[in-house]
Amino acid sequence: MSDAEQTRQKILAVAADEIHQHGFQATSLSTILNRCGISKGALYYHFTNKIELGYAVFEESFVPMFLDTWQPALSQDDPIEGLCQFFTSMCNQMNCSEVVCGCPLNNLCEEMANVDEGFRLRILSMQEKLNVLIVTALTRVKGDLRSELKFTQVAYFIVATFHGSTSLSKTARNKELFQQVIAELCLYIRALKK
Amino acid sequence: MSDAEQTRQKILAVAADEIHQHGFQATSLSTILNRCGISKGALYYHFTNKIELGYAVFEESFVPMFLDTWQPALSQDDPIEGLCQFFTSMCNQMNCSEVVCGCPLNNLCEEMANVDEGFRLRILSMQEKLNVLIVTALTRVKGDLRSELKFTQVAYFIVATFHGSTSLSKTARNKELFQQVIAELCLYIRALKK
DNA sequence: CTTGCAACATACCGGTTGGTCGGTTATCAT
DNA sequence: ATGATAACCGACCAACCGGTATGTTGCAAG
Repeated sequence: MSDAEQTRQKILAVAADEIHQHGFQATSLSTILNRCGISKGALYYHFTNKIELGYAVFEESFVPMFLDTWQPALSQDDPIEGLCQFFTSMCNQMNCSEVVCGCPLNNLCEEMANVDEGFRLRILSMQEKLNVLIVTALTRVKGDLRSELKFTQVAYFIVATFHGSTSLSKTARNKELFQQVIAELCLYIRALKK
Repeated sequence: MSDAEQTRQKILAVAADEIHQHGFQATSLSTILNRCGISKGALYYHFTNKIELGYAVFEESFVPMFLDTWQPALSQDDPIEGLCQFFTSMCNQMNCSEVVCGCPLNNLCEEMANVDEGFRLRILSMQEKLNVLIVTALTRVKGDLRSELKFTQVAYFIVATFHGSTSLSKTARNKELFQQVIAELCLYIRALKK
């Protein structure tokens, strides 16, 4: 990797962390510069402005990370158990800062969806992609599932509950609430089977 | 109501609207002043600083509004049906701006829980209050409900899903997603009965 | 050897932010 | 009439923001 590409990646990594911690609008460019040990000229050489940096973080950092965490769970032979294990292991692995900072996708959705159209469309695309992923997995084993289910609706329900649980646990500053909601969510998911 | 109290209330109302629309941090005092037609001196006569104004908005505007919307649904003879009707009617009444702006409590939770301790504790208190409300309602009709349910867990699950649905619908900018998640939530709630 | 460009650094800019402070006005008790 | 106080005005401030313009450096091609 060239030196230039290396600094670009470092900017992206630091920016992703700052955005995850403080949100996009509250993220200061000067903070990013300090943490990277670079100058403002370097940043504006690689990115045209703050919002384009935000888009890059979303597409090159958040989206891949998001897909990489959901994909394996849904690709298992039994996606129902895959999802439940995914949620449960997330509960266990989660450290304090992750509890407090929440899901990057949900955070940006809350903060930026009605502020910037570029962000909104990117988030929308990601949400739809995730929904398709879940629906596909459910369809694959639809023989095992209750017949009256609307898969799209179920998929959005699961994502909504997951995001809501991260929101709740932000206030409590511990996993307890998150674990409770996830436990109930697993009950719901397993009850999708006949 | 005295003149002074009137301006105080006007500040609170405008601030509540601005915070609901743009979040606390992105809310500008000068915007509030312009909309109220008052000077900065007036605002700082009634509130010591921005964050205290935020606390006042939360306690005097958001909390009562929140309780007034959930309370009636849970006080009905059948809280299960009360909740479902509450959610469904909320779907129907919701206008576009409400879809886009989301739930004030959830918004502040997402934005301020890990930024300011004062906000965090107030939000936490509100969440616990709402949880108690739901648990109490469920306990009142526990004879009609499945015996293995953990009421606290169920209550947090319902709130989490509700908040998650408002988050999802922000991106879509329409009610459709919200309605789907709420429809599935009602199915879940009704399935709490024996 | 030098020309040119990629890859930065640095000083600076206009605008906005939350917050302060001295002054003004209206009301009311004495 | 006068002093006090509540209620408010508006000029001002330092800090910070995102963004720009100009300058510098190192390397690579000709």
